[in-house]
Amino acid sequence: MEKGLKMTGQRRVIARVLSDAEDHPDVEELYRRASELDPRISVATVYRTVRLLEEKGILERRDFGGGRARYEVSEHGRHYHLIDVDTGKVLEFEDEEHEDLMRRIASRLGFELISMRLELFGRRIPEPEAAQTESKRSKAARGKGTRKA
Amino acid sequence: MEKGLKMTGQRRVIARVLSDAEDHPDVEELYRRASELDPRISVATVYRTVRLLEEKGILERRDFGGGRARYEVSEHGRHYHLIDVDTGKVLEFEDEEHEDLMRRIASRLGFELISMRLELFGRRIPEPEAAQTESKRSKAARGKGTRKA
DNA sequence: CTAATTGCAAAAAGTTTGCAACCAT
DNA sequence: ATGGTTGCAAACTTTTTGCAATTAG
Repeated sequence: MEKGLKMTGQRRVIARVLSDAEDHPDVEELYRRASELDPRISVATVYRTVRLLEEKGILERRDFGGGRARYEVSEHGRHYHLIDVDTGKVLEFEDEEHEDLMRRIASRLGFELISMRLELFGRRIPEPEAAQTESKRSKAARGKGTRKA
Repeated sequence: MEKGLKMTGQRRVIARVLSDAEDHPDVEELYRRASELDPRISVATVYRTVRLLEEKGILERRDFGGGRARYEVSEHGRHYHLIDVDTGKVLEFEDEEHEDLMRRIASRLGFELISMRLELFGRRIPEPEAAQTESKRSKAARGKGTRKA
């Protein structure tokens, strides 16, 4: 099937690091993790492997800002990302309804939906604290005047 | 008023290029267009201006793949992009329903939606050219598997 | 065996920055 | 006048690549 691809030790290691990853590491981070498992891997190989896997549709490149590309195992837009603008943390979520809507929209425009990318940027809404006496919510609440919940 | 910002000739030119742009130019392209209006502008200034405007929320940086950052006047996620995977062309569209859905999803996760980014990747579906003759429509519509770019 | 793959280091590509000259305010 | 701004080139950062050595199939 595939051309003449070889399953080398390096690729095995990188593949493992990737499938073990619960986050969205950039190349530098992949390199670091891979190096732990096998110190003789070079960055160039990580770059080459990552590019190869992306071309094959196995990996998806993400851009959450910050200059470097980040990667995750491809699920063909089956889940999305919500980035907390204050902490920079990335939260994943899915939504069947959304996927259908996208397919309809693409179709309406005359396209077959192949993949998609959705990123929401939001700010945590301070929960109506039913907790203990918390008289100082100044820090969390400090922001612009308007907010809707 | 803004801090101590100056409205220089260069900024005026770059601002004009940006608001005139119907597409999503990268810095190199912005530089080229700006240079036409005023040849003494340098790339560094374009980079600096673009960064400034992004920080001020006036511009939004996009990543459609291809290494360079692309820019467009900010509309706070009021429109989205459909990238034709075969031609690389970017098509814009809006969808009220979608915006509401996103707000609901963010809210469900405990976040106030601030901005979002949505990109669809799709392949053009050859339209069964139905001018007035209804007769040849059936035949053309059957070929669901017939797809070519 | 031999084409694919790797490491290394050099090079490319994209973006940022130090500094002296410059120019809106 | 004077502090923000610019151009230029050097510096950085991230990613790619040429080439000889290495290795999976």
